Amino acid sequence: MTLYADVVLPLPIDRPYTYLIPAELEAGTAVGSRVLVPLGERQLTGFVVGLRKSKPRLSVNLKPVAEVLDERPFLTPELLSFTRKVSRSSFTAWGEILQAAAPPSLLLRTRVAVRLTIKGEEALARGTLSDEEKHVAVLVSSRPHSPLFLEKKVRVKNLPGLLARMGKKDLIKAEKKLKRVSRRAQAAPPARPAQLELDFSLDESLRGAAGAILERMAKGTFAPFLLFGPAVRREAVYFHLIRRAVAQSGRVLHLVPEIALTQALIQTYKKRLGDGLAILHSAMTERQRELEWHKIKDGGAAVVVGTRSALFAPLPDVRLIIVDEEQDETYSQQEGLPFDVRKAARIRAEEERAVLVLGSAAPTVESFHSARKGGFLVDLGREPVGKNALLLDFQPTSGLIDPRLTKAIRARLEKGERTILFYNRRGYASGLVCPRCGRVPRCDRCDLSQVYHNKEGKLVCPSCRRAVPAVLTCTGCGGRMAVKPSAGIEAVAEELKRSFPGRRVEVFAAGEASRKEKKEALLRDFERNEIDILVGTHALIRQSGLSPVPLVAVLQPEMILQLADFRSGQKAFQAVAGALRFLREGDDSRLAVQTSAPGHYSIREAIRGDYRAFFDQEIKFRRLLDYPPFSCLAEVLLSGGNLRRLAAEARSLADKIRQAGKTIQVYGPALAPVARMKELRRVQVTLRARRAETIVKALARTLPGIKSRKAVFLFD
DNA sequence: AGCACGCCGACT
DNA sequence: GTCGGCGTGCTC
Repeated sequence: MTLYADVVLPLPIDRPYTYLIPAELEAGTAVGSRVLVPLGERQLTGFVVGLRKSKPRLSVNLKPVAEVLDERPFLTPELLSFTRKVSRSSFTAWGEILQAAAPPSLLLRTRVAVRLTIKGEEALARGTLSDEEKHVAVLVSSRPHSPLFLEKKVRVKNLPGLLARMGKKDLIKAEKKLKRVSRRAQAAPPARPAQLELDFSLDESLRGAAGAILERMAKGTFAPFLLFGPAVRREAVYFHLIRRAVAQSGRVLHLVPEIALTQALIQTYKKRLGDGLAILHSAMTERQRELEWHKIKDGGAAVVVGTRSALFAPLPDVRLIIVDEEQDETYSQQEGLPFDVRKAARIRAEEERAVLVLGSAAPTVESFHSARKGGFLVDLGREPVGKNALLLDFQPTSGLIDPRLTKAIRARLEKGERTILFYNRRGYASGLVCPRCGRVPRCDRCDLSQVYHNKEGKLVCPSCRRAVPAVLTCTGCGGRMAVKPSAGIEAVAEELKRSFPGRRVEVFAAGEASRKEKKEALLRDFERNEIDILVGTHALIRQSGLSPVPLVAVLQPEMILQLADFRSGQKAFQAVAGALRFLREGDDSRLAVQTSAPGHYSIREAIRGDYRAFFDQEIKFRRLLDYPPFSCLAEVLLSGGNLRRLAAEARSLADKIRQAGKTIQVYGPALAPVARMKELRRVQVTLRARRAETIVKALARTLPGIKSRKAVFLFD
């Protein structure tokens, strides 16, 4: 009897395709295996999600599986079920989620290489080709190239069309080659995590906090926790929990927002766990990722530390999942796959019957609320910080820096001490403006007003970060462009240089000019005491490895409150609270906050270091305006090249949901806050309902009809 | 996602 | 008339 396999492919097609399994492959095919299958003209790697004995009712002829790539299933039933649920909840095709779960080198697919034919060579020599054809012919004359490579080199509107035409004329030939990866080494010695004698001591109060979590871990059922407290205490608890988990030969998944911020923790883990530690993050090479992946799958890792995608690590016997710094934005949104790591981690923990621990000193309002309500908040207490704060009520008019702050910096400099300042606006000024016609230069790809960088004479797009030379003559009326008075970080730095001549002031900002080496040089110089004052944007907050200084200043954090985002209060709080990490311990240390909104609770409580007080205010505001966690908000983001089509689709989506009834409020469609990103137009529809489930159901019904790229961000 | 097909305006 | 742009639909 013939056997059939339901195969999910790593494409935005959210249903399995059925292939017949040749008799000789039958024994080796299992649910969870990778298979090489034909799809149209190409071959690619899919995942077997089901086996069946009967043919599905289909008019098409089924194609056979070309090859089974695994001897034992690549994905466990738990991982299959987990990824399917993540796919459902994030409205992303299952295959795309599965793709994220596998090292790229283990997903084979045919690659096309374009080669010049004899006829093409002759035509090139005779010069009978059109300019475009010639360009392609020249490029592939030395050796074959992929269409992707040609796309970058040849500036034609429709390259695939051009290639097809050239193919028809026999000028070029497209060859398909299967990119092979060396077959995996046979039966690696069943690695065992070393018998670990972890010695993590814990003081009495933390022991109590850890006790509740340990109790649930012992039960072997799912339980969530929110570990609320400073990083040092959280880590002490993590170590303690890990020791227990490992002692019971369980394994631990520890997610962090960014691997660079975690070096100290990784070193500690390495010391204690040695080979039993595996690391996964996107900056690793394919080969490194593959090696770590195999080690994890073979049971050689007791603990996996990694970023977002590490959540899909094929770790067996997961007993504990930690999501540290749970408030971090990299968890909720990202260019790649739009899924919420906290929610996905919960799903995996449920699936594996593991304990989930979210950790933060300043959690999201939603997490704190639900933890308190659900009785799974574990409070580790807080470090007293407020007493050393300096609040400067300041309106930037002529200058950008309050004289009192200048004085404080001077006092430190005289003692040979350094200062770190945060100011979250890049560039020299917010931009250029023509005083005559009011024209503001905009990025021609993203349509956002560009930030002016005085030093380099460049205009930079705040979204795509593309820099173009600044034209100081108005393109509209020919008038002379003026610098808009509202200032960016470069202006702050210049004012500091004027105030402290002879001192070294440096700017640390993300993007354009600051390449990796430059950043590292900057941080190194700072460590060597060669920089007196370091001014950074939000990008610096995410940087690690700076030794704390006695004076840290945050300038105008209230700018964040202007954001059209219901979380702006929380973001402002985090901007101030995050700066504390750079403050040296000690009585003479100061956190200075210069703000024109000193009375706003986000800023006031952040200065006092009182998250609970902030939360009490913020939750009132959320309740009053019916924002999450009191309602569920969803942002549906559609993107594509054609704004008209996008708008039409967004409108039809909005209409369909409106028609479904009044339980969901529909706002929009409207242009997304970043309306253009790298040639992609972005339109969004915002939904609000009492319960998340209502929105999820409505979207599950309506979203499959939308052809554009879509991403859903759910807040509840 | 790729890729083929089929429809329209505009140039050899 | 063909070329070349673009929207539509399909892939087991």
